[in-house]
Amino acid sequence: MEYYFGNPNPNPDPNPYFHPSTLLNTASPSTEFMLSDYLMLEDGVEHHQESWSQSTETESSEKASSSDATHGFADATSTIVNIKCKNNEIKRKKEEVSQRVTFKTRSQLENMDDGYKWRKYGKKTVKNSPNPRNYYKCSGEGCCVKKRVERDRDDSSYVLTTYEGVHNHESPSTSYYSQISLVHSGDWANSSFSMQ
DNA sequence: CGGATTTGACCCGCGC
DNA sequence: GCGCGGGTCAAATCCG
Repeated sequence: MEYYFGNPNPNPDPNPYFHPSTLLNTASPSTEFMLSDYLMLEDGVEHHQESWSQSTETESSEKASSSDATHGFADATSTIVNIKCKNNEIKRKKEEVSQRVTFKTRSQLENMDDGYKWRKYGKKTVKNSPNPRNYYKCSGEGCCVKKRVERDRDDSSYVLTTYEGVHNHESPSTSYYSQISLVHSGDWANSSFSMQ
């Protein structure tokens, strides 16, 4: 299993213990740039700090990205949330999401173990894609982090995982990640992780 | 038997 | 206003 990402920093923190989902385990604003540093777009072009802040500034950028099927990684920072009213009527409201990160992962497994416990709550077929999209919620108490998992429509050997929200708890199996080692090829933009 | 998964129905936003 | 597509709900079903 390999994690591909771009990293524009020529002198990255050589911390070998890392997993994409752990990036979301903090609400610190300073980590936003770090998050974006690890994003990799479908076309292979790295979109780091600039593209991240761009997508958070205006809603028009969200519309542009969501309507452009070839650039799904320039992801939106707003989402629809359900609000239950007194009469049990459920209203939906668009809310800003503080953290949303999409990872492109080469893996045969769609539902890889990222240390958190997820409960599947939906599955949808996606237009123009032969592969279904699965929806998961974190099972942690009071934790409303969600993730979407789908196979790349162009290359089904890749899995697209979108994490949304910030965990309000530690990973149930933090120690598990001590086994993840970083495989550094010398080119950070094309480095990969492997699970051991 | 309880928790997880499946899956059809439903809701809402958006474009036409 | 209508249809489409994405996201969520919840009852039914599965499984350990």
